[in-house]
Amino acid sequence: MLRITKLTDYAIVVLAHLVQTGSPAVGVSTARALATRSQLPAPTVSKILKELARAGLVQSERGLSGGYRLARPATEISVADVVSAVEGPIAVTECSREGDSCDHTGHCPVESNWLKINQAIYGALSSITLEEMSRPLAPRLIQLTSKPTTATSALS
Amino acid sequence: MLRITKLTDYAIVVLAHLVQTGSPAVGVSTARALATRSQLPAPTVSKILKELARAGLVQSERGLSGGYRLARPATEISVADVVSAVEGPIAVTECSREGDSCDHTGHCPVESNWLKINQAIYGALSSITLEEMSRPLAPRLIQLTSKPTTATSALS
DNA sequence: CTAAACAGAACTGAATCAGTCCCCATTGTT
DNA sequence: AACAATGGGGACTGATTCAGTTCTGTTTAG
Repeated sequence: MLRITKLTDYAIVVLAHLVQTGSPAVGVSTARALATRSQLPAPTVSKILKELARAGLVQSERGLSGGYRLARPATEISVADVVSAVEGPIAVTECSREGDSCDHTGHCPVESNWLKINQAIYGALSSITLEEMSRPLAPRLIQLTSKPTTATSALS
Repeated sequence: MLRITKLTDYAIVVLAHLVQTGSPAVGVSTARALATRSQLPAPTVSKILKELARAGLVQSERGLSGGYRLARPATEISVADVVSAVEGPIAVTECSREGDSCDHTGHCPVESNWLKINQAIYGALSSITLEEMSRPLAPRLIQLTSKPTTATSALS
């Protein structure tokens, strides 16, 4: 289905809640509080926050009265960042990775083209910030269309 | 990893070979021939072609001297079409589907925003045709990265 | 009638996902 | 100094999905 994992989904939700609570970088929110607010199981939220912290998207305070805060303003965190943090580098196929080599290297007709797709998707995910995701309603509801016919004309 | 399945990957490869063999809509290629050319296991290629046929991307001739041909010109088949055919509708999250409803409908802060992401990705995949994928080398190596194709305009 | 091809479904081992649990380190409070 | 609440880092497990094979039809040229 070309889908992201639930964990990534949750990560976005949790981060969105984090945006709404502690605005810039002052107070921290505990994992438990975020779990309650987002109505997700506490251990899972905890796990996600750990991964986000390791990836540098959130900062953590340990000890009593500890918690998490965003490491950067919400406008500077993209969905691509979150996906990468939770799922690893964005690579639509095996071939899309840097040091790859499948058995077909050399005679595979699509070899170099997956990169294009990968970049297109990465670009799409990079263009959407956490701040946008946190807005309760999309400003105007997109008319992205289904227009596969954009590029590619002079050929047959 | 936000990745497509191997089957989809194979589907693109097989279709690319199909583009290169029978040009417009004349001769058919057998599943076995395509498997040989693409160096993929024959039963798997067969399975993929069946699914592509069911989705209407290729046409099949049955009986002896049967085979497959593209149902449309390669310029009119997008990568999004192939992904949809093999993996089902493109839905990055459960929430991205039409008649959805997760437990959080109503108080989920990102509820309406996944749609935006989904459309951005769909747009990216729709903008790349099978014809492009079949070209041995990408003409100019893309600077697609900062240009997410379609969606996402009015933002921060 | 037969051989070669597609059609459709069922089946299975392997991999990944989702979620939990446990034990350790840190730190404010008592 | 002891305690309790918090994050940190794994390990573990059931469920799901993937990838690939196999089997049994159906069609059709020779």
